[in-house]
Amino acid sequence: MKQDIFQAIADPTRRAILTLIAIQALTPNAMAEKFDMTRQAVSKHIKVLHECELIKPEHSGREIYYHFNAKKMQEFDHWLAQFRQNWETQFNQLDHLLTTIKEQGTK
Amino acid sequence: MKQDIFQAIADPTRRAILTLIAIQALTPNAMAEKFDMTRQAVSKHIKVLHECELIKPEHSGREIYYHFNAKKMQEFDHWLAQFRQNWETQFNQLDHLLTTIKEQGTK
DNA sequence: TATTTGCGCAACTTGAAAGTTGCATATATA
DNA sequence: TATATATGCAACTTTCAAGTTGCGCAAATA
Repeated sequence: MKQDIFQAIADPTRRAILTLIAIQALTPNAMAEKFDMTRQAVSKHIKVLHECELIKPEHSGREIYYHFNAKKMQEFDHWLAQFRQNWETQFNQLDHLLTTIKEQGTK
Repeated sequence: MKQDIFQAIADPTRRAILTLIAIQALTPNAMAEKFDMTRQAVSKHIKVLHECELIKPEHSGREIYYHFNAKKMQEFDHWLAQFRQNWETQFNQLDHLLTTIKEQGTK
C-alpha cells in the first residue's frame, strides 16, 4: 500500500530517522544502533519512509545507504502554505473574528 | 492524554477540519455536515485537535465555535525548518553526497 | 567453499485509534 | 414547564500500526 507523508511523519522514530539522514546518509544497521529497538523494527520504518519516497536507497555492495529526499519533504511545506497567511497576517485573524461574529448574528 | 500535533494531522479528516476552520470558525454540527460520518466521530477528532491546541473553542450559548489556532500550527513550520536548507541549497545536497562517499571510503 | 554479515519478508502479538450506538447535560424554544 | 437541539462522555467493535521472532537471500570474507 502507498503510504502518505503525513502518516509517515506521525511516528517519532521515523522523524528521528529523517533528522539523522538529513545530515548524512545511513544504512539500516547504523540507524538501528541509534534506537532502542530491533533492526527489523527500524527496517519497517524505513520501508514506510521509502514507500512514500521521503528517503531514497543507494546500493553499495550488500549495504544500502538511505538518503533523505528533500524534494518530497517539500510537499509537506506546500500543504502548510495554505495556513501560513493565518499566522503571518494579523489582519487576517481579525477578519476571521468579524466573519464569525457576523455569522452568529444571522442565525 | 496529551496528543501530539504530528499525530493530529496524520488523519485526513482532521486535516480537512483544519482547512475548513482556517477559513472560518465552525461548530461541531456544521463540521459533521461536511463529512460522511456521525457527529460523534467528528467530535472525537475535535477532541484530539483541541487537546493539542490546534483549535480553540469559543462558547456561544449552547453552541461551540472552534477556531483555528495558527500559532500552534507554526510548530510544524519550525520542525520543518531543520530540513529547509536541504532543498534550498544545491551546494548542500552536493555536500551530503561528498560526505557519504568519503564515509564509505573509510569503512 | 564454508561462514559471517547486512538486509528484507512473513507470521504473530499487542495496543491504540477510528468509528459506531447509547446516554447524560445544558441551552434554546414551544 | 415540556420539548427540541447542541454537545460531550462512556462502552463497545473493528481495523491497523508498531514491535517482536524466525527465516531466507545476497554479498563479503575466512
